Amino acid sequence: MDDAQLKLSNQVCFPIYSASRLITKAYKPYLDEMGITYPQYLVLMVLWENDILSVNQITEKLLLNTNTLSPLLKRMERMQLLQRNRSESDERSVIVQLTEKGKNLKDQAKPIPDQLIKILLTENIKISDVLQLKEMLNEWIKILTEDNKNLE
Amino acid sequence: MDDAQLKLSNQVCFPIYSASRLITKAYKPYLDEMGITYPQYLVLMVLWENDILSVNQITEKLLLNTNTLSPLLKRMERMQLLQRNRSESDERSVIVQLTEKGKNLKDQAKPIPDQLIKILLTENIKISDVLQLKEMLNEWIKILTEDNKNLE
DNA sequence: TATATTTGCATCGCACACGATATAAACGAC
DNA sequence: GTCGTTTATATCGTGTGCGATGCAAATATA
Repeated sequence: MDDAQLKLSNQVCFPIYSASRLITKAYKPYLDEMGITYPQYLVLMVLWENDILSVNQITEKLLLNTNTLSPLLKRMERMQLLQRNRSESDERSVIVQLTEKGKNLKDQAKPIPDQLIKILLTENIKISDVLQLKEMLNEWIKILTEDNKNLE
Repeated sequence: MDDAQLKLSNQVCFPIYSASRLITKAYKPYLDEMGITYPQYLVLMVLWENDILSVNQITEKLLLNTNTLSPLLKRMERMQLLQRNRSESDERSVIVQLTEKGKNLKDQAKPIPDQLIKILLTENIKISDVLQLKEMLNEWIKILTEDNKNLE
């Protein structure tokens, strides 16, 4: 394996790391208007799709652990965006559901994907390229989450 | 713009966010052996390439601000991986250079890119795909960092 | 040359991420 | 049914990221 190939991982992992931070920053002005952060926006999105979810179901959809989500959901409860209640059928589970305030943010958030796409689609980058990139990333996510399961 | 396109940003931004976290996690077992984190590894890499850099030069290479790098570099100084000294020609600048310990980690780090590439290259993902993805991400990084400059 | 502005770095506060650990409820094997 | 194990969530400590702000050195300007 030559030097170029040896450095390939650096050449792609660092751009993913940087792009991730910069894209989160690109969301910020829009999310600031709603008083939320990008991870909180992700939580809202899965709850807009599914009215009621357990904490565990949210961890599976966002690939985040409870030690990240528990405090995050608590903050969102303090902001009155959602409610957390113990499940009656299984006292270990916590059921999360949006408040009216949380539901209403959906309308305000509607233009955001369009704004972001305007930033990310350029003369050099077509929709087909973005779709291909999406496929690759999802393949990697599959590999990397399966790796984790093997370790457990 | 139809619904599919409206959701395109979500379909690509979230995978970038998740892949970034999972890739950092994939580095972890290798970096743990060296007692460093992924951002610290990035700092070491730019210092292995350039023996002496100011804090400002590191911020430009890693696209991180001083409010992130200052504490990070301080931790690395405590770990005796590098030294921080005020520049004599410009007292505002802080010059960063590796200690022997920091330089010696380069050998230990050599196998890491190979290990990562083994994880990321599959039957579905070829080197040419990875290179194309790299180009797209760098294009976005260019756009998103230029956006920032315009705002300032 | 005195003053205003810019530059380079640092500190503070807050919000993630995540490994390690704790705890209570549910489940399983006997 | 009792006890060990698993499951769902939470807490703690550490390390980023980053907006806001502070400060001193360097530079620009009147």
